[in-house]
Amino acid sequence: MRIGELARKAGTTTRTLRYYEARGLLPARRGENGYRRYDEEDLRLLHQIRLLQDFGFELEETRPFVDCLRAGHPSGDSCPASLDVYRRKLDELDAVIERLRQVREQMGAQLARAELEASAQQPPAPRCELTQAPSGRREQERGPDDDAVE
Amino acid sequence: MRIGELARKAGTTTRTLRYYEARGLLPARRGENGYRRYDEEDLRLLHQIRLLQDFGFELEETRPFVDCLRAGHPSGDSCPASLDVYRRKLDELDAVIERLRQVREQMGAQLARAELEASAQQPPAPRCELTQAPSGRREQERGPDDDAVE
DNA sequence: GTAGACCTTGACCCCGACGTCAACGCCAGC
DNA sequence: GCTGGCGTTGACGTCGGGGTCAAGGTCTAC
Ligand SMILES: [Zn+2]
Ligand SMILES: [Zn+2]
Ligand SMILES: [Zn+2]
Ligand SMILES: [Zn+2]
Repeated sequence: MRIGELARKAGTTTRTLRYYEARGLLPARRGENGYRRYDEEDLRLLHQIRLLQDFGFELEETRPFVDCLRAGHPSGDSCPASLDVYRRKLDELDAVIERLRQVREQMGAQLARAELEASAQQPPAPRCELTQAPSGRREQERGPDDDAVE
Repeated sequence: MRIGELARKAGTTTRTLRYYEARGLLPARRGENGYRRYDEEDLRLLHQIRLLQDFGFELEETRPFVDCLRAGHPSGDSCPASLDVYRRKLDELDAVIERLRQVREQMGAQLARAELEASAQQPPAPRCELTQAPSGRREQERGPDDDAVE
């Protein structure tokens, strides 16, 4: 099949397929007229790539899976190289999720506090002193030109 | 103080401060020689920006907080506009976290299955048929040129 | 033969938050 | 007066994953 058909079957664009080819990820054979030719295996490889992309893999990280499939192995993750990528991505993912979870927690607390202060006219609870308006000047050392404010 | 000192105090770079100024987020007064001049309030504003940036806010999303502080309000999130941003970011965050959680789950399952198949020489369990090597050809309709493979 | 649906390469554009020069001005100390 | 460390503006590069022309070649149907 040609590039447009493959793109349609895989739910992507021709530009994307040319991009993958330029990156050496999904090279295409050529017909007499110079048109790219693909077969069903390419569709399979492409499908693997898109799946991992949807998982948040970078393009380069899909390469072991594609190579594995191209080697004729039963599935893209049959090779240790693919499993290594899995494990690395899982660690990354855990780290990111944990980080976001903590951020979410902090932000939720900030919002709750701010809403409370907004409803009642209470004085702001103590937080990082630098994100508040100045009340009593008790800042760190200052440069020699700080009082030269226009 | 001058740009370098502010950058050092805030743990960022002069390039970043010029960028913020170009975006209208942290404009600077100028001395006679054309040098940018900052005071302690700028440090506070900058601190608010960096804090939110660390939370994953885009630069534009920090603007309500900065405006709020600049208006003399007790904290950057004293204004409803800031609270709206909080709420929007929380929703985004929840969505992202949930998505990542699901991806993590799927990937973990894939890894477990692949490891199992690697240890024992079992046939691959059924998954999306397109990410596996072909066994019995039973694909969908094909274009008129699929058999013309070189 | 000609429209128009496909294909080709090449080139530039996009996003965000800066990094990295280049070429120059200002100011301190010696 | 000269070096070195600051500052200035401007312009271009980065990263990933493509989008969007533009100018032309190919093939099929009418
Ligand atoms: Zn393999
Ligand atoms: Zn702080
Ligand atoms: Zn306010
Ligand atoms: Zn599938």
